Amino acid sequence: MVSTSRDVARLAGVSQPTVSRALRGDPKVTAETRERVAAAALALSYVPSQLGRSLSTQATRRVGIVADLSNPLYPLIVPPIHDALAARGYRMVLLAERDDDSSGYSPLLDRSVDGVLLTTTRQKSTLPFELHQRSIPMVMLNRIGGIVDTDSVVADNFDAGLVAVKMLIEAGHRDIGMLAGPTETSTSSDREAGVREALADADISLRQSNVVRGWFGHDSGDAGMRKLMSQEHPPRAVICVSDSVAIGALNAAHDLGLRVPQDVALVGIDNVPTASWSLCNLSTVSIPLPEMAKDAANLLVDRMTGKLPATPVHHVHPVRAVLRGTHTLSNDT
Amino acid sequence: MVSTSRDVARLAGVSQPTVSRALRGDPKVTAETRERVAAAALALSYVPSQLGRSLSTQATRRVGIVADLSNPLYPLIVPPIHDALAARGYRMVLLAERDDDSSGYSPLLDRSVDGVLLTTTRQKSTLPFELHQRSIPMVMLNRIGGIVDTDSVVADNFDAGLVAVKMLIEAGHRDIGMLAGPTETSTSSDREAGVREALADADISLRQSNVVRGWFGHDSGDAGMRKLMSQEHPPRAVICVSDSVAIGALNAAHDLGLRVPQDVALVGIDNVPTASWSLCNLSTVSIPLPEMAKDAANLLVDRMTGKLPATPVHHVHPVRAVLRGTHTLSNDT
DNA sequence: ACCGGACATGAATACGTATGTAATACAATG
DNA sequence: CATTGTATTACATACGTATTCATGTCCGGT
Repeated sequence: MVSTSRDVARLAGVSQPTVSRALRGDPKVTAETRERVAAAALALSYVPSQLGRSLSTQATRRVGIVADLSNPLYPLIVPPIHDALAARGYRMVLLAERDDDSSGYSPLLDRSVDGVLLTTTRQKSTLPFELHQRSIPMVMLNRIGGIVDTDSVVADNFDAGLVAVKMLIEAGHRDIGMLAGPTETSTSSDREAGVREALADADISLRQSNVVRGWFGHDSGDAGMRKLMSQEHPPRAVICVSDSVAIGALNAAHDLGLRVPQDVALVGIDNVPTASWSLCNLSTVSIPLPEMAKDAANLLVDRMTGKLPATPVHHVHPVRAVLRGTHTLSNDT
Repeated sequence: MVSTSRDVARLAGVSQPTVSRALRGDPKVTAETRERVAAAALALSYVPSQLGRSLSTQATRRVGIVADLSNPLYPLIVPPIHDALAARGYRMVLLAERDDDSSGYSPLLDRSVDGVLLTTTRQKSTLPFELHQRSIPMVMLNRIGGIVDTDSVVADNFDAGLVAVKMLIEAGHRDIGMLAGPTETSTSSDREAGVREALADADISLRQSNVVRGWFGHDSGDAGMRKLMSQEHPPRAVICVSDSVAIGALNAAHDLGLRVPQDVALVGIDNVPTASWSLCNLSTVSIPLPEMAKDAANLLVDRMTGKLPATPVHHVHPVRAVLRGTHTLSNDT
């Protein structure tokens, strides 16, 4: 039913190794032989087994991606990774985020991938250590964490916090609240640190009651906004840890009959496509995720092919303000 | 650096096959031996090579997913597939949609997956035939197409078209336009056929100028809506081939200063999460994509494990109207 | 005490490909 | 014509695991 290189060899009247060499374009094979082999392969619709090939070469040309499938940013990250890897001859194996039960990560450790791209590392994760122990190349994208120091590609999340605050202050806001994210991720805690520093620099105090902590998603923003706005003196401006949270907050505001930005201003971080919809028109801080994803994929391939120095490489991508309609009354920006 | 079953065998003082048996829980191994092997494996932090295992068993326990990464529905489909497969001991390999250059699909044909889940099949695609030729199990999800008859899981897209029209007619609309999708996909053409039949049944004519054809995405809805509305007598209601198109249209309407549904009504198809946002509040027809995805994944595993009859199985999932705020003035539904 | 059987383990081999080495054929050179 | 070198192909083997078969051991029954 399925044909092997041996079948092709028999049909072409050559040996199995010759088939291997001929199909891989080895110059040591006569053009005439190569043609005969190619014809036989075509006749049997032969496709080399990746399994046999991988076992023999000790390389799979496959990369594992650890991603949180429920993360709204994930559709932004995956396509660039896929394309960048494909362009360099690698394939992508997607793994869902799981708790730190290391047995769940066995697909990454059983030699079925040549390298790993981590997109949702928590600070306390042990996975990076296990990969390091087996000297499996890895790159951390977006978030960093774990014990070992490895290649990473992140945005300047601290600066993102600074920029978000600056946008609001320049629009005249001083009564500011925050829909914060989980402290166990570097993205969230770095952004929050930036926000707090910028507020402190401007002598603006951030009341504890004006900080609601949640996750990165839409629901979290919706619920957090309702909680913030139910206070006696709700803040007049809210910085959100992500665009998804901001858009959730935007919907909550709409439900509550609050006008944005007249009644309450909103600023997100990420600049996802949805933020640019005229229905949202969300002022935000751009995180260049597709570029970062591409960068990380190429970095990983470079690392796997030994094109990098032994010491880890760290790329920090710059962020920038995206001024739209939710942070200020004046449209003169 | 990396340890093999032979290394474990040497350390435990047994043979390599015994290691294989012991770690796989073969009852023919003494408890005492099993423990000695387990201890040795732990000491060497041994993880069995999936490569060697697959080559020996002639099974990878991996499934390939062919998906269009730019399709907005894709984030709805992938997580349920992943989880359903994981629950039955399979992993997921994601492949980007490519043109029908069959060489691009070699990852599906080179024995590196046990089965394939097709989510973006075009009518003319040759991939199903090639898979069939190699007797690689496959299931078509959402869309169907290709020459061969195989297992499939789809929604009742024709009925979705009927339901969408019925919603508008019951709200009193008779001046109806359509943002249609590509004719080369079964989802789009079935929905369109349903719409046309329902309109004909109600003696409503669909003017050619009131049909704008595009793709499934947001941009397509935005552009199509602008084109529709720029006519001298634009339709008072628009049926969109997908929610993404409808939401693009919604944004265009917002930009054009048109009120929805007072100036123009909109109905989508899919019921994506975004449609339920209060900013959108989109009336639509629910396509149970997550359930379909789970169904398809389980169907594929059943097929791979020989639990299905030889004849192809076809599942058609029902659709239902989701009445929200964009199809009618009255909120009494 | 001998034999048969149950059981645990080792030896051999298969899976499909790639590669290093040996062998063959042929051409060129003295 | 013999010899050396080169080009081409065949042979043997490695990769890591699972499985079939053969071997050996221990036990109980007669």
